[in-house]
Amino acid sequence: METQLSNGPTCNNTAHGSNTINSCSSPIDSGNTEDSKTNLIVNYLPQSMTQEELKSLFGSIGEIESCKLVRDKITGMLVFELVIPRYEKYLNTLKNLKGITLKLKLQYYLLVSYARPSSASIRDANLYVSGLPKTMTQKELEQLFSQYGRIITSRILVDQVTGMSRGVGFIRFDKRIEAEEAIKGLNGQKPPAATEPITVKFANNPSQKTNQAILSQLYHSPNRRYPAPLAQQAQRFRLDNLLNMAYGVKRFPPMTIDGMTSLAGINIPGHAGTGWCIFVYNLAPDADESILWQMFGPFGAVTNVKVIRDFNTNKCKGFGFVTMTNYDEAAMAIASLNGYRLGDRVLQVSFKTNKTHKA
DNA sequence: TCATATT
Repeated sequence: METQLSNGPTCNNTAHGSNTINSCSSPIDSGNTEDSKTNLIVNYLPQSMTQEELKSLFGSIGEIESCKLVRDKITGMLVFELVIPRYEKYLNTLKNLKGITLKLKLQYYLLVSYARPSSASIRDANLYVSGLPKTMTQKELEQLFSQYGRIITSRILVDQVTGMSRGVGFIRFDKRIEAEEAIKGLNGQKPPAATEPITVKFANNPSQKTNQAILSQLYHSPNRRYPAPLAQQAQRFRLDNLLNMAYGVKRFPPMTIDGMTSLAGINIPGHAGTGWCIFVYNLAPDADESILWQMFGPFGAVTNVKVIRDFNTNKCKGFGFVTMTNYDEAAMAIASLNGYRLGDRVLQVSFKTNKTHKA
């Protein structure tokens, strides 16, 4: 009876992995009706991803009935996105989604789960737990709380430097009422073998940020597309690092050249402030975003792709752009894909420059 | 003493 899907190669409860975003719950059975299995929720999408891009990604699985991207009303932060492939069956969908995750090849994994039917009963079911024994694993935390209901996600926060548990964590239950029962049953109680009682309370709601925090984010925003992208980026980098540690993916510095240059306003060819912009020339008229994801994804973190189309015909004008997070991965993609034969066309791939490219 | 999973 679980909605949770595994979003990583292993169910990781080791010391360095205790900060995984996931619970270790059974990955497949949603416990919902067959109908609800066409309804997916996708978490940890890149903040830069657009609805069209997501649609393009998942469109290769099956026909998408609807695709909705939800942002925090106040901060503009991408919260999650919903995709509904109409014809796909349960296992087949899962199999293909794994493939999609690999193709996308982000620094972190997308979390793709069956969406629970939306209702008031699943809201505000998130608990904050403190005073946990430092030795307690995520699995043990779940075992402690699972007697009160179905756990959607769990997490133990760890020290960024040592990787050791900070003794605090989160438990998200399926239902609000389950969370309430867990508070009643566990707040102030000592877990088995623990010397100190734990505190269990409802977690702060992210939409209830202080005005000061929001103003601070707005102030630091260099970008007009959504408020607070700089703060978001910093946040994302931290998340990336957490997840990279958790999954053993290559780790990159908290402040990359990407962040440095955008802060300093330095202009480097191909570098647009949110990543390394790559120019792809000689695409076919019917080229779409998914081909760019598929070509560049294997080289590393791709945060954005765009095919430039003619306004009237909606056909590709022969070129597009790809944004990649890390310079070395972008350089490798360019070195590998420049001159690549796509169908009957030979592609030209380079860092984007300011000059106009002509055929 | 707080990260993100609800439309």
